Order: sequence, then structure tokens, then C-alpha cells
Amino acid sequence: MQSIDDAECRRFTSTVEVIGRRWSAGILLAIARDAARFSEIAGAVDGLSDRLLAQRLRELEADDLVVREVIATTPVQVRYHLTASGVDLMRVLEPLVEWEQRWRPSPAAGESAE
Amino acid sequence: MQSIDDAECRRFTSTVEVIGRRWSAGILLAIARDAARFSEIAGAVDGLSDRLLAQRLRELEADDLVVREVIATTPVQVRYHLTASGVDLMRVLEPLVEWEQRWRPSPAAGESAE
DNA sequence: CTGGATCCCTATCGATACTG
DNA sequence: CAGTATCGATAGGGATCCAG
Repeated sequence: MQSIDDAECRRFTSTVEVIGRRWSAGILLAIARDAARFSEIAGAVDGLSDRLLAQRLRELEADDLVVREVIATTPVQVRYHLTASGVDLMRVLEPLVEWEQRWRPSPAAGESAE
Repeated sequence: MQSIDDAECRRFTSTVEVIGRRWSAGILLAIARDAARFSEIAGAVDGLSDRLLAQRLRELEADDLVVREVIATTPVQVRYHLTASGVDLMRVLEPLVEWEQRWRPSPAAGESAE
């Protein structure tokens, strides 16, 4: 490990940025938890507006992390679920949750007032 | 696993967003690769401006991922390196690199034209 | 060398209103 | 229910100049 490989750096960056976008992580987490309907996801992620949800969903689709399934009922039902790579991504991100618990134990409970 | 835990969702989101910010991942990767000087990091991450580097560095410091070490030479030398949590974060992010290799093999070499 | 300050531009966000 | 269209506000980003 000596000099930075531009390609790897850029790839690393771009992937992190995809899920790092404002609400992406929350949306993925919601879907991973079986929130399939548009309104379910909207309800699960606090503070997320319809517009942003739709936008993020399209980005996530473009990134092949989420698939959109349209069911021809009345009214039309739309269900979202993770793709294989999406599931794998969430699995890969699990250690990150452990990292948070290890290094960010109490977000609001200040133990050292600065 | 039924309803979304707001706290966990928010924590997950916030952590991902920290490193998801525009250049953070590249900067962390550069420092993890022993790019300690300001100019070294700037040179390692292609396209990154001084202003943004300084800004990201401050954010990373605030997040306790990076420490700033000032050495009183002439001129003043400043070295950056990862904290314990920063090192651990990079370790935790390694599976993500593997994920990229697994699902994003060729960024530009299109094999399935859509 | 290591940044801080400023200007300006663009992308992005959030709220509201509207449609199939 | 599942979005889209539009709008104003804000924040992020790039370039440039300047200072310790």
C-alpha cells in the first residue's frame, strides 16, 4: 500500500456516496425490514418527503439495489424490494452498525460535555 | 423485525452520511494509505480542492476519525492520521470494497448495453 | 506549506399543489 | 395509493486571492 490508486479511490468514493445520499441508507434499511409499499417506506423513515423518496427510489433502482414491482390491482399497488446486490450490501453494512455501537454508543446522552 | 426503529435508522443514516459526504471516503482512504501531509492528501485525491479538503478534514476531526498533529518546524508541518475509530472504520469498510468488486466489476466497460 | 475568506453558481432540499 | 410539477430557500462546491 503505497500510492493511491485513483480508480479504486473513485470507485470506493462513488459507492459510499450512493448510499451516503441524504435518505438512501434509511430507505434501504426500511426496505430490508420489509417495508415494501411506498407509503410504508415514507412512514418508516421519519422526515422523508414524498418527493425525495421517489427520487431516491429511482436512484436506488438505477443502481440496481432496489427493484420496483407494479401489481395491477385497483388501485395499482407498487412494491419495492432489494435486489441480490442490495441484500448483499446490507449484509456488508452490518459491521458498520456494530462499529456505531462500538464508537458511537450514546448519540444524545452526553457523557463529556464539551 | 417489524417496524423501523427510528433511533437506529437515524444513527445508521448519520454515520453513512458522514463518510458519504463528497470527498470524505477518498480522504480517509488516502490517510489510511499513509498520506499524512495536507498536500499529500490533496495530491492523492484527484479533483479535490484545498478548500474542500480543509473543510472535510475539520468534519472528520469533529467526528473523531482523524487527528491533526502540528509539528513546530519551519514552516509549520501538519500531519493527519486516523484515530482508533478511524482505523476501525476503514477495517469495517473493507467488505464494502469486496462488495464493489463483486457487483461493480467494470465501471466503464459496459457488458450489457441498456 | 497550510489553510482562511470571499464570490458566485449550481445542485439539492422541503413544502405545497396536483394527477392517474 | 403512488407519485409528478413547480417554486423558493439553502447548502455545497469551485475558483481565486490572501495570510501565518
